Amino acid sequence: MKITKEFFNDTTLNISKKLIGKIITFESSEGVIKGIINETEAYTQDDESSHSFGGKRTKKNEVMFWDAGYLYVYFTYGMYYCANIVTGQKDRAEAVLIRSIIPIEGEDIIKKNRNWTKKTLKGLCDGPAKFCISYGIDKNFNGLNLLDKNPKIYLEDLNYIPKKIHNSTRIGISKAQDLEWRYYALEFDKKEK
DNA sequence: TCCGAGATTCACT
DNA sequence: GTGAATCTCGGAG
Repeated sequence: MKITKEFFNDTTLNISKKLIGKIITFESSEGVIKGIINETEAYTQDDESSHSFGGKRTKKNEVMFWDAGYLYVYFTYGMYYCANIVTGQKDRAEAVLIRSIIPIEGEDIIKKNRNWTKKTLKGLCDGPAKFCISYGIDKNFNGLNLLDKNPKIYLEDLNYIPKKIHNSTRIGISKAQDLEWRYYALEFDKKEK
């Protein structure tokens, strides 16, 4: 079942936790890709390490000020893209960074996008930039609405329940490093309906 | 297996 | 001009 706008009617921190175990689906021209989200990070407007800290609105973080359910893609380190899901209510520039997924469908497409030749899937999608490459996400995806009627990319709930959600400090940032706003899960149960 | 350096484009100051 | 929510690869252990 598809995730609706009500899902985002919550705090950014809660949404970060709730996103663990949800499915992100992308209907590309090559075929459908599905993956379980197993790692996220929360970024709020009051967070020094967020692009939207202090409510400062720029061309780059514009999308973070939009309604919940939009995709915020930014470019970093000269080579990589990272994808966030905007969660803030109106005029709250908050988002959740997708750090890692577990592929469950379209592995061939992912491998092709990643130019992957190894037999094992280990290390295929365990990082925000790897996730973007896997799905073929680039800056053209910035500002897409996941809640559209017929989106190319959207969220689903396929009843994957994380056995345990861990939390820890965030990665790759230079400010507010003490905040434990990174959430991840190692194992999932599939709930039968 | 683990660690450290290099890569390289964009937006803001 | 500078620094960034990172990844990959090479070399050492």
